[in-house]
Amino acid sequence: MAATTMDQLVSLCKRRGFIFQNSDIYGGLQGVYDYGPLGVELKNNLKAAWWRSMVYERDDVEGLDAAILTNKKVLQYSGHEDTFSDPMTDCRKCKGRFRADHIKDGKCPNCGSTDLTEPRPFNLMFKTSIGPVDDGSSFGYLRPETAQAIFTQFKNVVDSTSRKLPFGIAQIGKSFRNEITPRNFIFRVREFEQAELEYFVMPGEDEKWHEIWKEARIKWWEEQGLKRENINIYTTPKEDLAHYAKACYDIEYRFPHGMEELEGIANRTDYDLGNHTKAQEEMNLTSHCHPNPDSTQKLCIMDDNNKWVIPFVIEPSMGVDRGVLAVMTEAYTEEDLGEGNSRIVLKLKKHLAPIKVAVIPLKKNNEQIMNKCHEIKQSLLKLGIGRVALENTGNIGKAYRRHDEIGTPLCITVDFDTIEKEPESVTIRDRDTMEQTRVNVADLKEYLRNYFLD
RNA sequence: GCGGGUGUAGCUCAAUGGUAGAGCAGAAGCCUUCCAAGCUUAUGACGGGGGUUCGAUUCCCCUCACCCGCUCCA
Repeated sequence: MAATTMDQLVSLCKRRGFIFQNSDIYGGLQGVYDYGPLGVELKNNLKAAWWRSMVYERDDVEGLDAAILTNKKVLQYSGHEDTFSDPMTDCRKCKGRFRADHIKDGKCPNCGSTDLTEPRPFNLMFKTSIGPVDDGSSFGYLRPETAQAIFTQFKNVVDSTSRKLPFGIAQIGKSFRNEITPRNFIFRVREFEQAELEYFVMPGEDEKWHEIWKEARIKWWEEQGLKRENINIYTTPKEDLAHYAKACYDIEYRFPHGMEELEGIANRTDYDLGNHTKAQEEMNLTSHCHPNPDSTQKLCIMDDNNKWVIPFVIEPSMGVDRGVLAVMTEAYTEEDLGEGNSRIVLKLKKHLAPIKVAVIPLKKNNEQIMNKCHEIKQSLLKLGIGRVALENTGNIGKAYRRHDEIGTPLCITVDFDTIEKEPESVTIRDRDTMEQTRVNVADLKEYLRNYFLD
């Protein structure tokens, strides 16, 4: 049984050090969270899995790590300044909220009431002054999506890597949005991390690639442990599409608070490169782009017939924090062991587990056993499988439960046989089955190599 | 931002207009102890600010944060 309530997850996250409220000691900061000792491992593991799948395992994708601070012209020509800052009006009667330009004749579009608030500006982008003098003369934005830098650096990447279509540029990084209502733990937050691929294709091949990426991404999420039955593909209706998109699939997941978006896979057409390129009139743009007198580069690529084209873009874009929430939701399990005995197990895929192996002394006040634990831990670290922890609580049963709860796949226990009998051996206990096998210390590295790096 | 709800130790909860009690977790120690709820010891809280009051954790106001609905999106 997966986690049923967000409260269970929030409690576990705080108790065990996965996720904390930011600025906690001063009352917090709305919609901002920090990742604790185990959370940072889990999140890094999820990002590494994405990077491996998107960059290392492909021959047609390059990586990028762009800055968060962004020249305002980028967000001006991308269309974000227009669409991310709408004056909004509230209806006092029916409590609805509407864009001010959707109000006709001073009447509420929903109930017809004229009891409306004055329009108030809603800027979803974070502005910040750049340079030490804060007089408003020089400001930039914190990027609202990682995608824009991929478009603005498109030509630099093409020129430095000799790519031809189709190919992609991948990026993982922080983005910022002044969400009206941050809610549902780390699901909707103001500072969040995205993992985005912009995959550039020949115009006309975009719809085919849109389907291919949809299937590839579903498969990847299943590899992260999500059950297919908890995943839903939502096709965004035309009228709800973002300003840049021609079509969009949402990969939705059954979160504790409902079936909601985990990743968007959009067909962004030639909208972005079209808006950011110079010499737009030469480009045969299909999108309705705004005139751009400021850009200094043609954002196009040579096709097989030696003609310059602006590619279409397919964009699989996942929320990393949402991914963490999804894999934790899926992994959270309460097992009844009988006789009023139960345990919480985080059945994470082993490549995601924050701690890979816990080395546990059967008795912590025995010096020989403790020395052996240290020795084994140091030796296992050299495998490069991730974090290996020395567990130092006295009671062996409690140590197992604790590592069940944080998802440690294997526990190695050093007991009296280890130090008294030849050949030297330890027990390895499996998180999910709770079964133990005895393994010679000499074979330990090979055993774990096979288990984690197969 | 609007409407509704919540806020007591790290977690889960209790009591009270006279400044708070427990279980678990955590720390130190004990026990040849392989699947939590053995033993000993020390430690730990009324989200923040203001008001009413002789006195407020308790009543009132403001604020902050979280949860539910509207809304928004990765």
